[in-house]
Amino acid sequence: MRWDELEEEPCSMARTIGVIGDRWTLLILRECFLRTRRFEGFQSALGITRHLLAERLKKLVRQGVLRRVPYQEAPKRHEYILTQKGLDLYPIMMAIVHWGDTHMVDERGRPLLHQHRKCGKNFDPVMVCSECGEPLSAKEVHTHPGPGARSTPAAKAPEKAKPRRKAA
Amino acid sequence: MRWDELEEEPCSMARTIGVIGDRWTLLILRECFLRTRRFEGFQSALGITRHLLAERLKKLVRQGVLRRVPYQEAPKRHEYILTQKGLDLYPIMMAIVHWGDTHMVDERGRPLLHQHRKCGKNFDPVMVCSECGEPLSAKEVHTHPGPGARSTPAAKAPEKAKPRRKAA
DNA sequence: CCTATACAGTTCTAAAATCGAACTGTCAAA
DNA sequence: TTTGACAGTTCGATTTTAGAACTGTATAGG
Repeated sequence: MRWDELEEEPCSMARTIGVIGDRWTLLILRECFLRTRRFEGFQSALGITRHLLAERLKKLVRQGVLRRVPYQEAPKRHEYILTQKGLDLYPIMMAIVHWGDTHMVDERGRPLLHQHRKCGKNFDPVMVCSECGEPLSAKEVHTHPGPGARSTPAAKAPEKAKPRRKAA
Repeated sequence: MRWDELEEEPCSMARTIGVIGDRWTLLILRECFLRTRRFEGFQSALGITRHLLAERLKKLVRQGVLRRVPYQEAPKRHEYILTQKGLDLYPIMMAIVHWGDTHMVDERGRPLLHQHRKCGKNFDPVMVCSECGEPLSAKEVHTHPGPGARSTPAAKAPEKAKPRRKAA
């Protein structure tokens, strides 16, 4: 399976993973949310190779997650700014951070605290049901096929037979 | 930067990425939440190579995200079950799915709908502030260093000078 | 007894991605 | 004229991943 195949799977998760599902992309996005905007900023904050950074930024721009905005002429230079589509990744970032805060901290505690401007308090992100407002957990959720699902269940992976021996 | 270095960074996001931040791991976890438990199940659902699948499962077990539970003696066989730590990844999964539902669907609509058992309705996951219950967005959140932050700001990446020329 | 199948891996080689370091090009400041 | 900042590009070496076959245990069938 290649990266670009992921984006065509009938699964919102696979498609999203096709866009942001790798280590460097996620770290680049972290920097974006921490207000990094420029090539050198990303590079020195992350220690990513310049080659990969250029590639990942290009991809994020192509996907509409970042916008490449000129900030100076001569020499032409650009900043990378989160689009609305990019800003909408915020819940994913927060969910990732929160899991780390819960399960991956050492004895010293959290590296970063989050304060909600509206209420002024340090908070944790909580995921709730849009309909009733109750917090969600895996066991309380039932999934079923939507309109974009594959029509036949047998179509799951029929393109190719894959015999492990000599195919008789 | 190697994988295992990520887990020691003073950043909950980096640490989490060290555990789940790759394509196959995320897809394996998707299958876990869809109730897949066995090696062959993962392999045929995902088309991942058996080699990588074995490796990723081992890593997830080592990290405490999955538990390897025997389900038959002779020959010994095991199932891979989400631990509580693994179940706690649910908000991340839902956030990823929801972003895909919002930004990556084609004209046919969502591949999968989610129904909340408690209220019976199809829902979207919404991320709210644990303190005031309001929905969160990036601009309303202020971050500041917590107890586990690096003490000196200059410690960001001082271990090694990295001259791009001959270091004069 | 012999063969086929299910399952859960392991092993191997070729192909692809990443790393690390240097190089390019433009412009400003010293 | 030289140096440095910035935003990349290029290239050889290393690491990961893909793809396919192989191993080992056990059951079922003939």
